[in-house]
Amino acid sequence: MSKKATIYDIAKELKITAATVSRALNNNPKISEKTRDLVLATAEKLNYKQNRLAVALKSGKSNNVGVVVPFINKNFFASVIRGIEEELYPKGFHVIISQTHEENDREKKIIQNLINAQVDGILVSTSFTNENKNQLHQVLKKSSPFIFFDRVLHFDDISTVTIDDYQGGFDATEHLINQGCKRIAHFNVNQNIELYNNRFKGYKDALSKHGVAYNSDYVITLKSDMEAGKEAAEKLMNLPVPPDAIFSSTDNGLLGAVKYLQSIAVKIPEDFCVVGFSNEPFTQFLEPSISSVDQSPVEMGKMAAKVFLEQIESNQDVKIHKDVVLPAKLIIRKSSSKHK
Amino acid sequence: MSKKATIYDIAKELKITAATVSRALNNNPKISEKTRDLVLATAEKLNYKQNRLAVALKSGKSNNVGVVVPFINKNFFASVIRGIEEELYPKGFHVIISQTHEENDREKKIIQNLINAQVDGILVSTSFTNENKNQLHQVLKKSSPFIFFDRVLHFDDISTVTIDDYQGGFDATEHLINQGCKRIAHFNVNQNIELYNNRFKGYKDALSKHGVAYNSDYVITLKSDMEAGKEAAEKLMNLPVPPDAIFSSTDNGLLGAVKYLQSIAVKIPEDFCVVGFSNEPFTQFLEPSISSVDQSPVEMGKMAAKVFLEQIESNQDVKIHKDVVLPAKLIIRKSSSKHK
DNA sequence: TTGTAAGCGTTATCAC
DNA sequence: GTGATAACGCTTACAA
Repeated sequence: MSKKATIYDIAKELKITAATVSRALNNNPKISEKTRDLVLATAEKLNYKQNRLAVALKSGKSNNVGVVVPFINKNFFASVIRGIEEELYPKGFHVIISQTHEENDREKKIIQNLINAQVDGILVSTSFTNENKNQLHQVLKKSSPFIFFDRVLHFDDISTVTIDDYQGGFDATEHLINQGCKRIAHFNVNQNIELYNNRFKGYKDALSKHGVAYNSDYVITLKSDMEAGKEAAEKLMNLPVPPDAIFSSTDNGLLGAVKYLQSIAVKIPEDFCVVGFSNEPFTQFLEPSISSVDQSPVEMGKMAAKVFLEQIESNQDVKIHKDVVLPAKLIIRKSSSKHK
Repeated sequence: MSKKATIYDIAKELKITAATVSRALNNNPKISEKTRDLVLATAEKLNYKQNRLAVALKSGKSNNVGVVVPFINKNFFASVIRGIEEELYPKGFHVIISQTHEENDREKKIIQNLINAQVDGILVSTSFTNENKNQLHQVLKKSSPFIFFDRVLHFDDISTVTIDDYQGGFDATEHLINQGCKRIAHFNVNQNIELYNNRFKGYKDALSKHGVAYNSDYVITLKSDMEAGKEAAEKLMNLPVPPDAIFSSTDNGLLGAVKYLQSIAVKIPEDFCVVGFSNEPFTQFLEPSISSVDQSPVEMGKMAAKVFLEQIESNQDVKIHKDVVLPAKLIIRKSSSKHK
């Protein structure tokens, strides 16, 4: 009772061999009904539990997958992880999570650690940018299946799962134009991160499609937090010709802007429309509620998990490379509803 | 290059034995400088990575800990996990997360799975209640260190980490009384869950301390969501003598109530004060911002991790049982600030 | 200081 | 249908 029971304990009890016990436990067809039942009964009696570590070592499959994100307590990442876990748990996988704190050294170390732990795959939303992506690639050579989601980098042999950031940016901007906004500003985060750049491109293309002039004074690069959003909004409103709308690549930055606009009595949406990105929970509770582009994080997690599963279920030799792009859904709320 | 290198590969390369390689890699003092350097160099050259699975099997320690929560994409749980991960990662532990969906069968199965995976410990915010706690205890007998946090059950041999829910309920209620509220309602969630019951007790004791009559019409048990909160508020406001404040055990329930009150033009905080619980991110962004009791989720996670570490670092024989109670911090915002 | 050999708990490949 | 044995990759007495 003190030590955990092994198949040897069962074998000894029944005066048979461990191999037979193993077969019985694994529903191997080459075994008699009688011994199977006997084994199962004794296993129960001894409170036997399979040691998955031993199985893992023997088989080379740990049934663990690593998930690497900047911080897990951000709604988006937490939701992606929820999706991953829900897809993988029924297949017998456990999800190991780690946080990079957006530090590249840490991210490399974490990935190396996961590889050492023999995880069967690694899903990452990376903090690396195109400028330093090669650093990361070193760690990845010949490792277990690797998949990027959301914040991705492109390598020939690595699949990615993203949402259509370009379309999201386009739709949001076009929607603002349709509301009659003439001078639409944009909050960007980092030019070197593909996803933000795609949103930015969508913004520019929507402007150009509708013949709205692009004004670089209206594009501000800022951190994704309230304080930065306030400052950025203040700067915009002090321009000779201030904008009449903002499409922000983040909800948090936009939140600061909204608070600032309200503080100087700018009426939203009557005088000024805004659309954010991420559909953070708070956007729907604010007054006015904030339009935002939804990223379907749970679905993204599930999709990333599915791509991983496909990869390991396929023949080893066939290298599956896949870039899945999920739709971005513009959620229109009061903050950008001038009419009606 | 195709297969992963093992210590045997290094040994063969250097014409020494695997044991020596192992010693060199582990900084065993009984080894010559020369061979150590040689081993390290060849390890590097062959791109050797330690197989932690093998170490785990040998040592009986997997360096994994399981964390079990209802859903990971709730801000509270995500933040607790963040704390756990940050405390444990530097010590070489990986965090495996799983979600119970608040289903008891699933929770049992998950815990059993984690035990099979030989995790070194399990940290759980349980969905079991006192009524069915024995079901769970069966699974726990003689398993690895086990720790409850937030939603806990009490067993002689299991440590717990919670916040002072009683004090939180007390402080929130007393604060409302001090604001001049005379008829304070309460939103409860489930009588059988200790933590909600403690908040409720705090509420009652604060009333009684200040000589405010307890009125059972003002206490409503409801699910923790907006819709339920709206209905509950409507019910309250239709009483012959409606309340003039609510202390809610959840922010989400309270949110619905606030929206309802605003819809019938009740002024908060002038005519009606509210205080919630959990300090969800949205509470500070609403207009008016919502007072709430903060649960320090990240600290709770760190503390749970620390209790776990203590437990495994102590001698096996000494069973440490500890019930850590962290302070609950009332955050006062506009929703309950009548004066000034 | 280094080598030998056993063992962690399984499963798979042979035999019989 | 069952038993013996080797192997997964590593650590650790015990010898030398």
